[in-house]
Amino acid sequence: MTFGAAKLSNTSAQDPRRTLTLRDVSEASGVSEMTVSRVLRNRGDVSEATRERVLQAARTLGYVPNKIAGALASQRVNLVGVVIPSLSNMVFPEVMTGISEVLEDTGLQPVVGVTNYSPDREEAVIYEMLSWRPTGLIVAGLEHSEAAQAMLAQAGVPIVEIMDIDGTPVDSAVGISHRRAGRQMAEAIIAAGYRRIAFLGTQMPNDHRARKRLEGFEEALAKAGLALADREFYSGGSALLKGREMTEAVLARNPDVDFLYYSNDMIGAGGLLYCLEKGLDVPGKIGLAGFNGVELLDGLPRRLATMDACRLEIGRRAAEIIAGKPHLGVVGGEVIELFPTLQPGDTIRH
Amino acid sequence: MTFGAAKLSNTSAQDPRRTLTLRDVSEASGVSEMTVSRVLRNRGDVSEATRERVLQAARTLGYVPNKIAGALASQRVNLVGVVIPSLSNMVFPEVMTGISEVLEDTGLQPVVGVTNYSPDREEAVIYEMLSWRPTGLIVAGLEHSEAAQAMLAQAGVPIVEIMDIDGTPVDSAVGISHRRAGRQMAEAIIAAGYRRIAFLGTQMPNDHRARKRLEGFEEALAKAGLALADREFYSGGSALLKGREMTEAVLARNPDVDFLYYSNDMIGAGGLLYCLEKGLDVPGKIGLAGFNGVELLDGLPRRLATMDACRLEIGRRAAEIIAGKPHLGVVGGEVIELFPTLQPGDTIRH
DNA sequence: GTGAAAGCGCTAACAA
DNA sequence: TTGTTAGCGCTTTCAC
Repeated sequence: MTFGAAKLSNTSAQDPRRTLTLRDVSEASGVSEMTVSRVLRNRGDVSEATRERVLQAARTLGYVPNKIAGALASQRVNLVGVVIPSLSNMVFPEVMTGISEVLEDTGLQPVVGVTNYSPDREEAVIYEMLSWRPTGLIVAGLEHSEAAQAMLAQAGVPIVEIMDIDGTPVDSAVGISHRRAGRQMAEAIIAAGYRRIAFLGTQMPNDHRARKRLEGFEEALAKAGLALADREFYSGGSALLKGREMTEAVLARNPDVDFLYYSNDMIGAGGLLYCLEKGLDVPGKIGLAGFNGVELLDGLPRRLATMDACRLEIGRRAAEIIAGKPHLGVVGGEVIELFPTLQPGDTIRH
Repeated sequence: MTFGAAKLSNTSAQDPRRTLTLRDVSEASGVSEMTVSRVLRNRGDVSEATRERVLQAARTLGYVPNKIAGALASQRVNLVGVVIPSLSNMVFPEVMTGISEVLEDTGLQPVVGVTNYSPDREEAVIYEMLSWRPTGLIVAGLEHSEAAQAMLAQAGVPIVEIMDIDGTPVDSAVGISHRRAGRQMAEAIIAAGYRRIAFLGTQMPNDHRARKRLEGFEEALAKAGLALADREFYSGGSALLKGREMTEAVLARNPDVDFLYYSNDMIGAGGLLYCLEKGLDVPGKIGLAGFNGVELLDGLPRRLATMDACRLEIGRRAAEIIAGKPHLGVVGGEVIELFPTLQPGDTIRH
């Protein structure tokens, strides 16, 4: 079978159901495939006349270019993989917003993969994404399975690990120090005069950022000669409701606790609602603080103390790193540390 | 240049930075590319001995297959596009969970695209997705630009429009009738004896589902000889806070209103918190209801009346349709209507 | 059980 | 400005 014959077997007469190819547009417009390709990509000089003819034909046929073939031929893929643990809490959607904002004008498209805080899922998602040879990869966190670590290191494209900078990135990193964030909150709490402090958080061994915040928090307590008065963990279910339940449990067990430090704003909000309902004196008798600075807090009866995790900015900076590295590949990664601001709100006395 | 020479120019000695190919694994293991490919895909019979050698070589090199080339050659792509308007509210993440659950065991991977309720963005995202020739496409809503509609109809892969069934799908659809949902809520409110009813919602001309709920709601009011006593819209910002503000505005303008119907649970929750703070008699003097059945409501001081939008189930069924259609292509679409349950909670009197 | 050849639909590079 | 040629890295098909 000759080349020509093979190509001929590809005409639209053969199978009306198959998707259109460049060749169909070429035949319909009477212009070579190459020129059609040029028109459709706005590349190179094409006369206005041919340009019009081609666009007309493409539009009439309803042609949608095959990016698979294009990517293989050009060795370029306009995709940026984003690997995150969850969409359910409010934090990652905002990171995505930052990423999308920056990528919007670059022709790059974010592609999201969710790991549910499972290292195995993460490994699988990273493998899957790299197999599409994206322009870059944004991955939440610095902790990965050994195999995942190896794949990232070998990938040959910019990798940006986000959210956290307490550790060693494979390539670039953009985030905050959660250990420091925990420390700062503890210092603020201690400075406000609270002494019998409890921690309430998620039971997620793979949420390394929450873990680091707690470590930093306890570190600062220890430095002041204090230790956690109590700790309570949960997993699954409505965070707001869990916040209530945990708070109730801690206060029942330990009525003289004077501060509740929550690993995130959602359970903190639940705790706050509970305390207000019980008529507790907040922040006089008992103080509360969360983490993330989620928008939701604006609508609560009282402003929960929190720390802004710089989510939007993290997304933006990460995307900028990917978008800004044409094909350098070799350049060493950069580490960008952002600094969250402590928002004392109305639940820490001053 | 001969074919052989061309291939030789591709050896790893050439450029240590380029990503690995099948050929590298072939050379490292001393087995033909074809057999390597078979091993890596678990296809066809391969002797245990060669199998081991190949896997060993692949692992050592850190080879990640190039799916672009694979997809082009096999005309198969294990991707399912999911086009949704937003990640910020709680509704779409749950749909994604349903989709992921079902696709997990099928080898198919969801790829998310976000439109921010913009028809133009939607058109662009659909175009982009189709250009990767996915196995199927899941799109939120039945309303699309003419061009988008045409692309979907031409796509040649199963298309599932989700969330809504009040309209004509391009192919398949899974969702609820928002018009009916609005009607049902109105009927329940009227039956409970409320008469001076206000609507509070988002100002989003492209949120067709919210619009349809309101239409159904007003339709049922009209049938009972009633009309909306007031209406208030917002856009942007913290939904919880907006819910408060809108509620305050409505009550200031119209103190004798006895029911507040919100277009979503988040603003409804804000309104509920406001009413409780003001010491209003809920549900005696004033009733409230939202829409969606979000988990967050579980943690509120009182249960807001709502309607479950069947989000998880919608995601599951949509994914099943895609996963269940091998390559039929031609078969007509199916329409699956789900029926939300009204949860009266504690904010409608009975 | 294994390998060789052909080509998926596009684009880079060069020729005209 | 336009066209021709040679692949991109894999899988299909068929031969051994």
